[in-house]
Amino acid sequence: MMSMYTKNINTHLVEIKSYFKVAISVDCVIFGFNGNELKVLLIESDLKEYKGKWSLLGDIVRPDEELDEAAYRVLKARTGLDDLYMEQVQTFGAINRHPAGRVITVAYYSLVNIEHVELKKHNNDLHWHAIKDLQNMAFDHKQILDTCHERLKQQVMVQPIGFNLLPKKFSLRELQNLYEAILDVELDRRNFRKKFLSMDLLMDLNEEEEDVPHRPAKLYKFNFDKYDQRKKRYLGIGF
Amino acid sequence: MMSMYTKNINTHLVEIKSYFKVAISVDCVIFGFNGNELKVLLIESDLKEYKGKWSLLGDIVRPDEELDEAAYRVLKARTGLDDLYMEQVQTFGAINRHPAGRVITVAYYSLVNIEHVELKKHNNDLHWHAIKDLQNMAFDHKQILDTCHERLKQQVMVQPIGFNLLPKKFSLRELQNLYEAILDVELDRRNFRKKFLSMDLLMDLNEEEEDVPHRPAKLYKFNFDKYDQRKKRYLGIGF
DNA sequence: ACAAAAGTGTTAGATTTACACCCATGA
DNA sequence: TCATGGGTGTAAATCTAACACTTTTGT
Repeated sequence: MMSMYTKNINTHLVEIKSYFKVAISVDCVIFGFNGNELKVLLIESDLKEYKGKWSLLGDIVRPDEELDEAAYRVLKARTGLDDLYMEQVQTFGAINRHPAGRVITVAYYSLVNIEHVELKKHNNDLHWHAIKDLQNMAFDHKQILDTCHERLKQQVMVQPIGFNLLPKKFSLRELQNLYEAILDVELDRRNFRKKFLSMDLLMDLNEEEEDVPHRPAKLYKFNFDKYDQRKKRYLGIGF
Repeated sequence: MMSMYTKNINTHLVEIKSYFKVAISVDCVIFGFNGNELKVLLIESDLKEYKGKWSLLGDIVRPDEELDEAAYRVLKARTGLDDLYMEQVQTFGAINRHPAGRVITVAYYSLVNIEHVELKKHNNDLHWHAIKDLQNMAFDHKQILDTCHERLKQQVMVQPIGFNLLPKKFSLRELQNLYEAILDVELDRRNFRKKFLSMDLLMDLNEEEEDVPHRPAKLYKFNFDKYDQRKKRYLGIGF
């Protein structure tokens, strides 16, 4: 008699008998930044169980579709945008997390330039929500959102991904506002500027803000090429 | 007419029509440490497609089972151990990753004290493998292993989880060997000791190694209580 | 001239790195 | 007495953190 322990998906099993009614979905936490606050793109659920509550954007993964593909499909359908920064974060599979049955969902977050997202007519139930003061979302979506936000906090300290949330040209103040919004801390302006300028990865565009009621700030863009060419990746904080 | 974009799993769908033949599994990267090398517990696959190749330990998730539960079940079945450090890492769902059909797998890593694992008779196809010089595993398991190892590297810098791989009582040399094995770097002995001793989280047990052919080292244990009570969790490297 | 945000340097403290010798034990 | 690894301190360099005034622009 064969032990149950050796009969599993990676060894003796040839025909999968254990299929059961389960669906796989992806859910996207789409972050945006309006210059001040970190936002997330949400839709109002109209499942009767969650009527009127806010829900992440997600969909079932199709039989012939990779997980990442499904996430990109959702993102593209909702924002019209391609070529976005996206990262798989975690999978949520609590037995009763979806009222329609067992739905296991793979959570992604993505970072978009909020100005590039046109909320189309058929998407008029989509809204950008400040991540602060969000409670009471549909399903386990608050938990998913929190987990993704936590991951974003970690990543932004260690990789130059925040720039995906900014316009191509940005001021140091905008950059600092972004970090403060993501990390939910206040940072010292002089130290922040010193830090970023000393990385030598911001290109001074010799342009300035316009139409501001005060001294205009210089505009920069991030030098991704230079970053990619650097061989050493140091441990610890800082890129 | 309703747009396709609004008809999805989180909103209008009430009955899930998109069920298709898919199975969910968990795969566990079980790390152990023998005092010198980082090891992983593997089994020889005997699926005909992967005959003789090394495979992670995994199984199908049952219909009434949480993901974490499934991972703990696999771990317990294979190691006899409960109450282990375990962390979900990533989900792998490439369309053809499993020859028996669409199997989406949630990868976990766990850290066990290698001395506590008794490889039982019915488990005599289980082996501890050095993570170096491992190639050519079954399925996408090399990729899963690498991803989990990468995550372990990150976590061990920032949280006191490495101690799960050591005996309760350990010397500073063992601790350093562990870090060197996980991170695959050489560390300066004096600086390493200074760093850990200055954290003030190692309890000096006033005991020494025995039966060593040289000056015996002092033994310590990690003070988890003290760690838990500390309120501040600093950013950056170091707990 | 005023309001509002941009821009700029220095200092003290903490952390990191590099580095060499004596000590305790068993064989 | 020898071989082996255990144990220890200091100095230089780097990084972090705290902190205030002048500049530029629009109104």
